[in-house]
Amino acid sequence: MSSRSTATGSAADADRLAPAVHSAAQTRILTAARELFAEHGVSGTSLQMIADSVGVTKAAVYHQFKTKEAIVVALVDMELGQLQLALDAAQEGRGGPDELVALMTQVIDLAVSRRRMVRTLLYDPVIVRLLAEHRPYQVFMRRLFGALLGGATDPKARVRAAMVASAIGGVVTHPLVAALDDSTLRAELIDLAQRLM
Amino acid sequence: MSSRSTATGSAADADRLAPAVHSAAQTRILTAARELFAEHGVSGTSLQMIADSVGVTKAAVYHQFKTKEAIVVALVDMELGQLQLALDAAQEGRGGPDELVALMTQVIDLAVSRRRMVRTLLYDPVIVRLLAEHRPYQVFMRRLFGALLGGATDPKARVRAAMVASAIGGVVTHPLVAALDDSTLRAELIDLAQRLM
DNA sequence: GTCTATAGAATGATAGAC
DNA sequence: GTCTATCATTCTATAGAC
Repeated sequence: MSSRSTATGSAADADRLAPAVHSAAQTRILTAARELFAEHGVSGTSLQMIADSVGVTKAAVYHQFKTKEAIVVALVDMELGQLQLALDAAQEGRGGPDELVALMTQVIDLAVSRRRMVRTLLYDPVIVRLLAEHRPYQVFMRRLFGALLGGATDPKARVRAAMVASAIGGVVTHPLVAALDDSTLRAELIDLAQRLM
Repeated sequence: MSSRSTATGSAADADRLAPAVHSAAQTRILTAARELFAEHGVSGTSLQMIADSVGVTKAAVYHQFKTKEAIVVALVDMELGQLQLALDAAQEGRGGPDELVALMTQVIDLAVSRRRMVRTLLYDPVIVRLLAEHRPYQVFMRRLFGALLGGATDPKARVRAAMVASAIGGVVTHPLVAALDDSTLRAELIDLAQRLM
C-alpha cells in the first residue's frame, strides 16, 4: 500500500519528492537548461541563453516558469527523483550488506548515465544552497546519507561514506575518464567501489 | 641547478607556474575574492560584492586588477602554485612507490587545509574552462595526472587515479565531514587513500 | 590607492497583443 | 504558447579628480 516509514530508512509519503509532470514546452526548456547549467553553471546561465537555445524569447520561457529558480527546482526534482527511485530499489530487499551493494550499483548506474549533470548537481553553489535550505531535499539527503553510513556516525564511517559518495560523483566528472564509454566506466567503478567498502 | 626536465616528471622552467608578488591592496582583494568565490562561485560573485567585502569601491578594485578574470587567474595561480610545490616535494626523492605515497600525503595536507576553496578550484565551470584553455595550467595538470597514473594509461588505471583524486577533493568538501577538525580528517584520509592504492 | 560619476550592455522579470 | 516592448536593476569597465 503506502510506503514504509520505519526508524532505519524511508521517508513518509509527505516528505517524498513528488514526480512532476511537464508540458512539451516545459520539457524543451528543461532539456536546454540542463545542458547549459552543466556547462556554465547556474549563475553562469542566463534566461536569454536558455531562450536562445530553445529558439524562443525570454517571455516565452517566463510563461512556463515564473522564475529562474523554478527552473532549477524542477531540474533538481527530476534528478533527485531518479536517485530516489534508485534508493527505493536498493532498499527493497531490506537489510544486510546486500542493501549497500545494491545501492552502490544503482547510484553508479545513475551517475555514469548522467555524467554531464553530476558536477552541477553536487557542486554548483546555487544548487548546494537549494539542497541545504529546502525541507524535502534535506529529508531525502539525510535518508541517502543514512543508507550510506549504515547506522554509524563516527569519524571513520563519515569519512568512508563521504569518500565513496564523492569518489563516484567525482570520477564520472573527471577529465581523466572523459574518453571512456559508459559501460567500461561503469564496470571499473563497480569494481573499485566494492573494494572501498 | 635548474629544474630537471626528464621524460617522467617535472616541466621545463618556462612552463612552471611563476609565483606572483602582490601588493597589500591586491592581497586584500584576493583574500576577499577567495572567500566569495568559495561560497557563491565565480559567476555568482560580482565585483561589487568583492569591493563591498574589502570596503572600497569597484573602481579601486579595477585599479588593482584590470578585469574580473585577472582576479580569477591570480587566485588559481596561487592555489596551483602551492600544489606545484607539493608535487615538487613528492618527486624530490625520485622513483618507486614512495613517490606516490609522498604525493598523496602532500595533496591531502593541502586539500584539508584549503577545504573551502577546493570545490571551487575543482568544479567551478569558469575555473574548469580556465584550466583547460591556458597552456601553463594544461602542462601542470598533465604533470600532476602523470604522477597520479604512474605511467599507465589503461581504463583501470585512469579510473583508479580519477577516484583517488576526486575522493580526496570530494571528501574535504563533503557535508558529512564538515564538522571534523583538520587533523582528524587528515588522518582518516591518509588511512583510506593508502587502502585505495 | 581610493574616490565620484558614468557609459553601455546584460540581467531577471512583467504587461499586453496575437 | 509565443511575441514585441519595456522596466528597474545590476553588471563589467572606464575617465578623471584627489
